[in-house]
Amino acid sequence: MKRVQRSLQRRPARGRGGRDAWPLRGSNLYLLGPSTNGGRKLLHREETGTKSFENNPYRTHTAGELRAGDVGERVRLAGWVNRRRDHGGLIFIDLRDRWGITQVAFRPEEAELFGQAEELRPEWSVSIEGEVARRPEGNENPELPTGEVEISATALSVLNRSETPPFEIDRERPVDEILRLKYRYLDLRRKRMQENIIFRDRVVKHMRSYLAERDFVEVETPLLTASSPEGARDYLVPARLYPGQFYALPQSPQQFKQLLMVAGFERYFQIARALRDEDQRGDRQPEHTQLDVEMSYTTQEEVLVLIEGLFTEIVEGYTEKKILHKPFPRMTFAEAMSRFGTDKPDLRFGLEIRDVSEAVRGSGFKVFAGAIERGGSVRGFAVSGLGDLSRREIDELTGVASAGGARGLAHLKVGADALIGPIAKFFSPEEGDALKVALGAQEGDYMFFVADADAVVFESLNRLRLHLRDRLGLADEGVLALAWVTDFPLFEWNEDEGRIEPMHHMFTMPREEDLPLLDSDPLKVIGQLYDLVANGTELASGSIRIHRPDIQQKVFSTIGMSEEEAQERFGAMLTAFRYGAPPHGGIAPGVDRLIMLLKDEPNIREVMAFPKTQAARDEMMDAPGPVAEEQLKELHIALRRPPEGKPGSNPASRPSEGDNS
RNA sequence: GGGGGCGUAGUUCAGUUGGUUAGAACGCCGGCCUGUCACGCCGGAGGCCGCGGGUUCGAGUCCCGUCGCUCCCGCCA
Repeated sequence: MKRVQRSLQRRPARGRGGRDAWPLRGSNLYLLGPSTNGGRKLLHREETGTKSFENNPYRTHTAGELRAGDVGERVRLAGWVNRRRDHGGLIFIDLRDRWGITQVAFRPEEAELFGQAEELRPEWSVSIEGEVARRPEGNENPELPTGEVEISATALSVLNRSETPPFEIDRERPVDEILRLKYRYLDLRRKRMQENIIFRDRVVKHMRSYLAERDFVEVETPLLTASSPEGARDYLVPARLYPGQFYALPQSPQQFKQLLMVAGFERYFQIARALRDEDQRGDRQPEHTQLDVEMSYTTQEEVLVLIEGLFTEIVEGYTEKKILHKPFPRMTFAEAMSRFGTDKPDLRFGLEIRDVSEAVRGSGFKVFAGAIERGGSVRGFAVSGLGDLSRREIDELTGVASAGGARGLAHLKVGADALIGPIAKFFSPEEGDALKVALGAQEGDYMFFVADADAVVFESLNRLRLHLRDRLGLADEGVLALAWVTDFPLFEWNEDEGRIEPMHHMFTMPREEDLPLLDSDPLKVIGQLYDLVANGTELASGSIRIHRPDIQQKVFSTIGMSEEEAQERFGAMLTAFRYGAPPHGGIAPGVDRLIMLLKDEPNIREVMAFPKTQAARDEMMDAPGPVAEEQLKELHIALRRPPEGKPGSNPASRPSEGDNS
């Protein structure tokens, strides 16, 4: 459903008295402000908006709205010179603003104006007055929504010249990342970024209105809060008034949103920033945004239905993408693992994993039999369309699988009357048939197997599956396979530290029927946990929370946390739960990842206005950087070692300063 | 912390087996051009070949180190 956006405050022209371009009738620069804007509505990008800027000295219309029906009107447009085409006796300017591009024509009859136009260069900020004219027959530009008309210029005001930009704004070509980030305000002028950021705004607005219609309350929670030792590394902020102590920036508003349930708001949401001091990835930044949602007296079913409705509206209302299955399929964690080897499966294609342990248990192939004996399994899938793989290609696929921990990748090709491959000799005709049946393999298919501990088998086959997806082009980009994965184990075994820890977080409610297992076999306990996945990406994660102190206590003791420690770390929440905390639960969809997925962007930077580099630097603001000794002193901080580098220690960003190592 | 790729004009890139004057396109500057819309044509400027060291008669090219960007693993919802 496409919805008309609520009125958005038009940014007022700043009061720069003497610099206004035109002494126009009705123009009153000084009165312009939020209170005087006429409730202009900004519509969905494909729509053109209303046609008046009352009392605006710079423009009467946007550069995206003029049509043949406006011919004859005297208008004024403001924006940037996108391109200039100078024919000597006739000059065309493409004027660009946020809403579009309109061609302006300058004719030599007005010599002074024409001379001005000859000076114009890309990215100059201008205001142009003229008459809307129909373009001569045959000169319409069907590429532009405004292509039937042009502005026959009568006046030009250069508001600000521009230096030659470090890269071309109006050209879709790759530019060095550091240059883009250093001049982010120019990068953001480009069409792709404008579209992404505005699209993001639309989606977030829709989230807000969707939840508002359902009586959710938007509440802000603190950025300065307490460090949470679990999970990711915190960003810390020294506390001036408490020498040696620190605030932490929130990894998520988790505890606050639960406390808001105790507080009785019943339905809460927030477009919340989450900060984590961990290494970057293509889909990870130090700060990201999530739609944080929490409800009281709710159930898993209610949360799923709520979010499914929201995502369906977003995808169908704002994109051309098709949702593969409605309602979204649901599968348990166990099912997702056994069918796809991952808890975030890409459901757009097959290559489903099958367990063939039984079929090969007695075979003479020691690698298979041995893995089963050691408590592991043999699993695999069949692939069509690979033709005949060279040795090198097999090695490549083996490399993919071994990245998941597998020590090898067994393969068999299904021939006309026998299996082909180095390990074919180990299997009797009956065993071979059983394998083909188990994997549903046809003649000409390859069958791939990994034999190892289950975790290794799953991880390796998952990687292989995704690799083949990309290699064979199995997944349709125009399709979103949204699905729910539920029933995650409450705990997982941490191999490194040799202890049990929560899969999600320690406030997750076990399934009622599993409560007895908390004592006997905690790793078997299933939590009321759920993830929303799409095309192999996790889009949201949530749970029903524990609201009873006795269960909470049991969970703490299961993970080996003493009562004292729990009290120390979660005292406020545990105390709060003693005051009639309602059953509650929620979810937190990641906004950046959603936008990436909907816009087919390969990197999270493309959907954020001001992202950081992979090394977590802000190239534009030159952060982080050292601070004055005075500031450190106030914060009671003495550095263990002198700061490395200076602001701009990155030579690429400060070429004039050269190397300062 | 580890691994891969990359770093040459403002930008995107090419650059042979190590060879003498480092190229192209776009952009920029100047000139011409009245229907272009990636306008066209003519001319021009523009290079610490990321930085440091080494091998060599000679290094953009080979070697070592270093810095930066990026992708991946670890880490991280």
